[in-house]
This record gives sequence, C-alpha cells and structure tokens, in this order.
Amino acid sequence: MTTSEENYLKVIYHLAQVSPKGVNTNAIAGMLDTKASSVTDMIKKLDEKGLVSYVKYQGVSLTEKGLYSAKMIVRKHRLWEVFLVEKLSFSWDEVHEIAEELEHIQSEKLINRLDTFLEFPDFDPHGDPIPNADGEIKKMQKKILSDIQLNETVKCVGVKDSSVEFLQFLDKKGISLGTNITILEKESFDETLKIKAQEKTFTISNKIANNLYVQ
Amino acid sequence: MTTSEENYLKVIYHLAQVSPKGVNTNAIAGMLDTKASSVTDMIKKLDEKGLVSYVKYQGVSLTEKGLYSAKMIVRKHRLWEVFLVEKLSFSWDEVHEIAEELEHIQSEKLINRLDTFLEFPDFDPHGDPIPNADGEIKKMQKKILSDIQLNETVKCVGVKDSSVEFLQFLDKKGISLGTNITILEKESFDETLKIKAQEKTFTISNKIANNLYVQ
DNA sequence: ATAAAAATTTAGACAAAACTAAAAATAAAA
DNA sequence: TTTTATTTTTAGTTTTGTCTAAATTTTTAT
Repeated sequence: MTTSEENYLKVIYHLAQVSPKGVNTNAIAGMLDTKASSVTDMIKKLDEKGLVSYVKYQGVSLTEKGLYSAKMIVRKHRLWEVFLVEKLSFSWDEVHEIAEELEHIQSEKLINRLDTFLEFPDFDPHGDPIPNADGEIKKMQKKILSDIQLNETVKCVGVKDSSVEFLQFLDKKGISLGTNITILEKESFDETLKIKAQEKTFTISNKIANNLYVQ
Repeated sequence: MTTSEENYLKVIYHLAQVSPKGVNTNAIAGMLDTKASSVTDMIKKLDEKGLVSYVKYQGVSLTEKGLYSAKMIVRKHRLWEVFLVEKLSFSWDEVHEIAEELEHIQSEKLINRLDTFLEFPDFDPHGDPIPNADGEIKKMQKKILSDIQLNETVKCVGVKDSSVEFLQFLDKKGISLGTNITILEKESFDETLKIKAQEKTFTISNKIANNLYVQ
C-alpha cells in the first residue's frame, strides 16, 4: 500500500465516523487538500483493491478489509504520538505533523514492539483512543465541556479539535489532559463560561467549550 | 528532498568511501537495484540542485552540501538502528530494513531528540559510526580479524558486511559486539582460522575473518 | 592504432498521482 | 416540475521516477 492510498483510507475512516452512510468526494478532497477529480481516481483504485466499496455518485465506504487497514494506520499514528510525547518530550501540539510521516512506516513487528515499549497505552496525547493490534478500540465515556452543569468540577480527558492553535491556547491557559475544571458561571446570552482551572479563573468562549472533552 | 533523492545521495556517499575520485553510474545502479539510465537522470537532477558535481562520462561526487545531507541521512539511519536494538529489543540483523524507511522521516528536531534519548551513541549496532548533528564522525581504530597475530586476543567491535546472513551466522557462533576472540591457529594454505570465542573453539573461513572488525 | 567491449547517455515511453476544463448526474429551488 | 446550482465524473495533461532500446563515449585488447 502506498502512502497516498493510506492517507485516503485514513481520511475516509475519519469522515465515516460522522457520515457512516457513504463519504462524499468533496469532503475527502477537502481533508486531503486535493481536487475532487483526483479523489475519484483514487477511490476507483481502492475499490478495485477491495478496500472501499464505491458506487458512482453515491459516495464511498470502507470494506471490512479497508476498515482494518485504516485502524492500523490510526494505531500507528497515535502510538508514535505517545512515543514522541512520553519518550522524546515533545508537546502535544508538535506531534501530529511528525506522526503523519511515521504512520506510514510498514513493519508490523515495529509497531507492536513500540506498543509494548510504551506499555500498551489506550489513549494518545490528545485523548483519542488507540486501536489495539486486532483493531479494537476502547471507548472512553466523555462529555463536552459546554454540557456540564454550573458548579460542577470535571477533568479534561481530551480535545475534539487538535489543531496547533487550539492546543497552544490550552497550554497558555494551563489546561492539559487531567486538568480539573470547575464551571463558575454560564452566560446564557453567548454561551460563554467562566471557569476555574489550575487555581486561575477566566472566561472561555463557547467555541472553546465545545472542543474540550471532560469527565 | 524526496526519498528517492535521499537514497541516491546515501549510495553515492557510501560508494565514495571506496572510490573517492568519482563514483560511476553502474555502481550506483547496482546498489539501488535500478538501471544506469535512471541513474543518469537522477544525477542530473542532483547536480542542478547543487548536491553533486557531475561531468558527463566522468562519474559523480558529492558537493559539500550533498555530503552534509548524506551524512544526515546516515545519522538518522544509524540512530534509528540504535533505538530499535536498545529500546525495542530488535536483533542486529533485523534493523537495517526498518531503518531504511525511518531514515527518511524529515524532522530535524525529532532526530536530535532521539539522539538525546539514546544518550548520544557514537556507534550503531553493527559498530558503524554515527555522525553528530554537525556531520562529524568519530573514527574508531580497528583492524580486520584476518590481520591479527597468532595467540592474540581481540574484541569484536564491528562488522564490515552487515547482511542478514552474516549477522545470523555470527549469532549462531555466539559472536556479537564486545565478544572476545582468540586466534588459536592460522592455516596458511586457505587462510582459515581456528579461534576461541565464548568458551567455544571453532574454525572460520577467511571470508568470515575479513568481515570482522576487532580491536 | 584500430577494433572490440564496456560503460554511459539520449530518446521515447510508461505508471502513479496529481491537475484543469468540460461533461454528466444529482440535489435544491423556483 | 422545470430550472438552477452543486457535486461528481470523464478526458486529456503534467510531473516524478522509472524503463527499454538505440546512440555515443570511454576503456580495453589485439
């Protein structure tokens, strides 16, 4: 499997979480920063290889084989992210880009040894679950910060948006995985929240609160 | 720089160690398992990029820029090999193939962090030197086992041939880096050596003795 | 010194993965 | 239900890195 094919599978996998009944061409093109026509070409190729099932104009979905392959790529990506943060002291906003390259290293033995070395982590540095060697994924029960009641205290367990900008914003506010957050005020007009985290009190927008997973 | 370009640079670097006054097309083709005509094409491209200097029919050599790039690729390859052996418990005959992929991961920060994590090793699992971040290489003084005198005891510090077959042969005999070897007999007719290693006595051919570095 | 052999380069072609522009199919709106 | 807009696909090109076959240069041998 080429790097390009792997990237397509991975993107289809992620998009299928949101739209399980067929991922559309334009969405894939958007994620891969490519053109719809290129997507059509590649999808045909993946269909021939039995990795996706594709009906013209009807969108695309992963076959069982394709789903497993996609999960293995995600597994590799997330395990490498753990390695980068835990062993090489990278911060959580630096690891995605590097893992995008590392996820394409082939050796299955390598990734399983890495898994052992890291002591079989269940979640990556952004709180996303790591599929095991069989493709099984541990679901974490989590809520979005905006759905938490006034005066409740919750623990940050993940981020929905893991862009560099968002992660660096959280760093600036002292919020990382495991940080306790208390809801002090809820402004119903603009959904702004006044919260306390790391002994500091400050206000966050609804956009921020929508992208924080808590427990 | 593409993976393909990097592979050419690396091969030119290795071949230049043996023939410093111009590496020839066919040799490169042989190492890369490709055709001479492809090599010519790529060499022209590398020449235009200022990585090699090339005169038609006269062979190719690395420019300063190309030499540095090549050393950085070798650095990455060998550091990853150390990682695989030291941290992921791979054996020395398994790591080359995987490192061939890992050496193309771009991030300079990654490789320097890895270097730190591994505590700045000077040599890889085959005894080959690891260039530092400036491209400097620590030379190890070493001899070939065939040049050692009768009754001397030496320590294995590297292998000239690091093919899977040779390394597995050494494993079978219990020889690894650091193993002490004593020359018990030298058969002048066929250059065969009777040696003692790991409390066992056995005979090795001249071909074997020529591929073992000792100190 | 010339002929034969070997090495190298050129020319033209191909596959993968992308692109542009145009055509076709589907979805949305009047 | 047409018409319009959007999405998707097709057709034809481009780039990268490779190939084969033919031409050229260099080296070796007679």
